[in-house]
Amino acid sequence: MAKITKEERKNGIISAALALFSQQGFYVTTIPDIAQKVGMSVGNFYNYFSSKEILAKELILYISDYLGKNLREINMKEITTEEKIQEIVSMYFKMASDKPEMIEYFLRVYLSNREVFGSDCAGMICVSSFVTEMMIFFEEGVAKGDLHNQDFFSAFGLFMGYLGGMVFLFGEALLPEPLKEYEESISLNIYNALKHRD
Amino acid sequence: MAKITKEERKNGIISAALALFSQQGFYVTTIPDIAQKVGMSVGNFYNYFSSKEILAKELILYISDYLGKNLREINMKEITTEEKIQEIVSMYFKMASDKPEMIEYFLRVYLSNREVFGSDCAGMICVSSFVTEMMIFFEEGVAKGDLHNQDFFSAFGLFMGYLGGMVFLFGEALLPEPLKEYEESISLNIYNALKHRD
Amino acid sequence: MAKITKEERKNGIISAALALFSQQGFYVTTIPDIAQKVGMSVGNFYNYFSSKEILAKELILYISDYLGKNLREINMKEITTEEKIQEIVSMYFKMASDKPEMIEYFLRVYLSNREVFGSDCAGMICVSSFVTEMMIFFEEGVAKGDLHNQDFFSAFGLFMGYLGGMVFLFGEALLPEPLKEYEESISLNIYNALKHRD
Amino acid sequence: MAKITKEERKNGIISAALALFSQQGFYVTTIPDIAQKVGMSVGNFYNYFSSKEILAKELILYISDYLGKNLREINMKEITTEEKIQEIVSMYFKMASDKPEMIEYFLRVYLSNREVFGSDCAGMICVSSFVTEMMIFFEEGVAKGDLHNQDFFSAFGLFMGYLGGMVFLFGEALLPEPLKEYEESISLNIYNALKHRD
DNA sequence: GATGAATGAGCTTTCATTCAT
DNA sequence: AATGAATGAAAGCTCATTCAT
Repeated sequence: MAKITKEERKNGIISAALALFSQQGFYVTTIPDIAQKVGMSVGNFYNYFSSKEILAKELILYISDYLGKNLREINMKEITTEEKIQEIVSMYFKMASDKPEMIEYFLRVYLSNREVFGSDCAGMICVSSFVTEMMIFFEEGVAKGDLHNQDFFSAFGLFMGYLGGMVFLFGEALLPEPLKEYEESISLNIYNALKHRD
Repeated sequence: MAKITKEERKNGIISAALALFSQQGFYVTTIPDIAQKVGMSVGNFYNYFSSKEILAKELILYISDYLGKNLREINMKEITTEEKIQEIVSMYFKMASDKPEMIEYFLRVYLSNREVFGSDCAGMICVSSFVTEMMIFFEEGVAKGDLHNQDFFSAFGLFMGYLGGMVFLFGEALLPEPLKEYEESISLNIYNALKHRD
Repeated sequence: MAKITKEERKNGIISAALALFSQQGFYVTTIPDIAQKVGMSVGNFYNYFSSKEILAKELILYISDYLGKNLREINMKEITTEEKIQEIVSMYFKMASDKPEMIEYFLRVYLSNREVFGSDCAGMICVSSFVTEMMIFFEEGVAKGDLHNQDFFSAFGLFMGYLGGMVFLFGEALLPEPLKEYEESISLNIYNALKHRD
Repeated sequence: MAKITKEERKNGIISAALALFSQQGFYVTTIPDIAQKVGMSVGNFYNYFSSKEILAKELILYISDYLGKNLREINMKEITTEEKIQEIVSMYFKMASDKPEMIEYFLRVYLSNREVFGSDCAGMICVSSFVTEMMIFFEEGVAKGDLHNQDFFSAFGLFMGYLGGMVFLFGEALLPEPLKEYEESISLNIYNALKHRD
């Protein structure tokens, strides 16, 4: 019986689209592909998202919120900055292992097909919930005297570029070990790069 | 009257395709777009590259060779490992400023549209000339006792993820300063992350 | 709490459809458009009209009846034929100003999308209440010796073509003056064209 | 053998589209319909006209030019105004008999689907070659003292509305006689309506 | 009567690729 | 080598209509 609610339908589309977009790319994935994966008609898809592009934009907001929420929790913990780095790396790699679609979508769809996201996502509009938390992390670390006071983007680029790079290598099956094995050394590398300098 | 040689024609296509693919993306760019930019007919294009995919693959080989050659020169210099890091960062950022198509193609087309490159580029086949030099750099640094002996991919991910991330931020016009300004701090961050630990 | 009767609902649909069809055209107007304008659900619409085409046919009957009734009243007046022409022109232009949907529907939907009305409206079936009155007007004028005895359609084409043409020009905002200003000269033109010839 | 030139292809599309649009209407006619009638592929159609709307606009220009050229010739003849009216009516009815697609397109597609022609054809932009000649005819008639000096649109509406109305009736097979039979009485009606008044 | 989610055929348009010249 | 008209499959999207509730 259990009737499917509108909310559930929408979530179903989000899941299916995330999986397909991240695996095959935005252009290769068709609306029929998505509809079929959800088990609905093409026409009905458009009752939930008015275009393929709008779907893509909602997905990145969804992911950014999800990442932001996780970062928020870490930011609020009463632990050292070094430990926070470890937790962020760990959370990120866990996500990359458990829900690879999300990180892959971020890296392969959002970052690489900016023409799709257009001015609606100019700058960091569509990823602000996540970037904001990274700024908070960094500023607090500096305030506490744990991190070297440098340009935020230089630090941000290191952190996210590094993690993104590793997940990429992992996604390409180039890493000899599971991601988890790298957590410690990577956290240390990051900490060494960012920590306060005497 | 200098007749255009076959080689020149091919290079013309490579330039045009690189510019278009990196600016607009692989799927948005059409063969007529490329042919028009080179000033040749669509039909003739196919005398030089037998398909759009094959063109894309030749491009990544071309870029990897170019990057590899530059790295090779740095590797052969008689300078400290720390200085080599600076030179690599400098070379990478110079390329990103002078020939942005190359780095952008690497980041936005090659890394994000793996379905295009398929098994021909599995693993690192199509970027080996460049990755190999990075391995040499790293192994020599370890051998000399300058770098911490860790998993290569962990170090590689840091290096390339970081640089890629910065170029991305730059490409999105999010950096307050020109890339060059970041060279020093980034080189130092990398060195701090990778250097030999006591 | 005045409940909305079936009749009122139906009239609501007729008004909404008339407005939308005449402004946007038959094909551009969708059933959801109409339902929304009436404030009812799409499904419920079909309880009143079993298809879009049937709605279109009922509309033209409705308009023809309305026009016919107005003509009937003029025909019954005890005035000269020349005055009747003036009254018809005046009534037509008043309608075009006050309820432009009706005339516009007639001109832009009924006359131009015959495939929609099909054999149900072949000939003048769907506009007979109006055409019949025009015939009466003409025949009485001839009988009274006021109008030249010519083929009815030749006279009808003049009368309705002329008025339709003017309303068209008006609808396109091409007339320098309000329609009313033309009543006199047009009535005279028509009378001159149709009047009894010595 | 005889290779089909680009020009011939384009004319082929114009003919086919004119026939289909005027018979079935703009929305009912599909690009595949047109392509099939010309004997070409759907894709190739777009090498000649970049959209269905642009095709529609080119058609009305084509028709307006054709009509305009015919009117021009009549305007240049050294005959009385009354004779010119006869010739215009005759030419118009001949066209409606010989190439009914043209007049039908004008009446049923152009006049009734203004949303298709949009601002590109605002006012009389797309029919100016034809309207201009009508203005010349009228002004010369007034100058010569043959026609009553009234508002141009009032006269234009009579002339074109009347003729359009007759062709409409003819197209609906409502006229008992062939169009030609009406030429004389209609010309006279028009002349009586427009002629100089004492 | 009333709802609106669901269907699916069909539309316009695009584009990699071919091939006669 | 060079041309560009031609192909046709496939994409995104729409909408009249139905039907379970």
